[in-house]
Amino acid sequence: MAQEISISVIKRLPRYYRFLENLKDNGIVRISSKELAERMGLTASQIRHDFNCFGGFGQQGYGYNVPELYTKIGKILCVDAGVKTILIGAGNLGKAVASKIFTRQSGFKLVGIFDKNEAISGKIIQGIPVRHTNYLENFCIDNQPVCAVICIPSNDMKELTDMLCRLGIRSFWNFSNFDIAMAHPEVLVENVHLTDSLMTLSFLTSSSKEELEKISSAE
Amino acid sequence: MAQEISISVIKRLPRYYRFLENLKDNGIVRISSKELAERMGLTASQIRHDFNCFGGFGQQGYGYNVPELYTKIGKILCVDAGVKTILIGAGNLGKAVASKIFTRQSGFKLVGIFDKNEAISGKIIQGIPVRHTNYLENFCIDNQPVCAVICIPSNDMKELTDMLCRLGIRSFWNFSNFDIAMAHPEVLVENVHLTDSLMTLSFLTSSSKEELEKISSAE
DNA sequence: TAGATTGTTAATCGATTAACAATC
DNA sequence: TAGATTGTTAATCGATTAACAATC
Repeated sequence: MAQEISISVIKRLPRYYRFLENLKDNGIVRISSKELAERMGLTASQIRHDFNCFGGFGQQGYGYNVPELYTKIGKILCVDAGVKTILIGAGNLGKAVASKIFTRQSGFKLVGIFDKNEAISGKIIQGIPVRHTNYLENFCIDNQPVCAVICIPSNDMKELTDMLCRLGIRSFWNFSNFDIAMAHPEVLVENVHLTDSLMTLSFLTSSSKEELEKISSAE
Repeated sequence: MAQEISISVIKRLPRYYRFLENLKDNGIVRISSKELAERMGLTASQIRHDFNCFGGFGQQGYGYNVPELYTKIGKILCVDAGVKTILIGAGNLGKAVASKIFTRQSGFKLVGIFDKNEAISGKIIQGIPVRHTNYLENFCIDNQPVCAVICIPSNDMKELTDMLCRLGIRSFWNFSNFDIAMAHPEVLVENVHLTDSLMTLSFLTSSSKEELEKISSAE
């Protein structure tokens, strides 16, 4: 009987997917939860528990078939969905992020790029021309994108996300510090807070060893 | 009596810091855990519990003094440490990340940028010239950086991180998929796995509503 | 003083780990 | 069949929430 799926399990799936892709590419066809656990720094128990949320992927006495498991997790993650996606902000971060979306089997398909800087209008990124933000509304009406990637600062984000939600955007990959999920509880949001990540590292790097030991013991 | 500090508390600190900065900038000098909880989408209980890990920041019957709390959390996060930091990889991602490190009070100070692409050697990013990777070893011997930011693909990362660890690097901000923490258990690593984040969003965006309901109920 | 709100402990909830029967 | 390893339940552990005494 399959277990309940929790958000913590889902957050581990992409990492499983990467490791399995690597094993597959190295011609490994079979792996036990024990060996995968060693490679990934997890417990065998957790791996079996995680995979079991989605139904029996393994075989008793044998283990898991790597290519099969890889394909199944890919299906769960909907890597072939090709969700129509727009990118707002074509600075360095936007360009870097565009290449991630463009990656084969990311689950998304980049269909439009927008920036308020007129100087870069018409420039081509990942095969897509940069449009001025003025054209955003009409573009959405015409093309009905489902996902928006936010690579601009937080100023005036409320207006922008209000508009995008009104135009049918249902999910956000948010690199700004604006809290889209609080402003729009009805949409799906995945945040990448670079400054938060950096400050966490600052704490870890600059705290005294004694302080860190207190933490690692609880980790 | 102060509570134990856990990694989950620490991961919340930068967000508290951002919210408090915003409150401070808007001239708000006093806030209760209840009101802060409403603004941040947390429980008042959790906020009091979190702050109490680091000692009493508030006053019964009054609440918390915003500028004071902001300063104290900044101290805990060591935002003024100015840890000497090098950046490996000066592509779009590297450039975007350099600007984050350059931000006032990130806790870090960018002292060197390296890239294996000779064509961009000498280019200036955030006031720092890009050097060819060949100079990395000598630069570290001369300048003793403590933190390295990895903005290159995973290929041959083992060799690179071996060298950096040997040269005294003690913490990594890792944007590659190479698992530094598994290869070097002695160093501190903060990972930003953009592809993992994107695939999590793919799951959330493309899964059926029924599936998501099962999850949100457990969230 | 009375009201408000913290600090702190206890209760609850959920996630991870351990154990083992099922079965390949 | 015997050995290996999963699927699954129970036990443990940790994090969050609730409650309330302390106190400003």
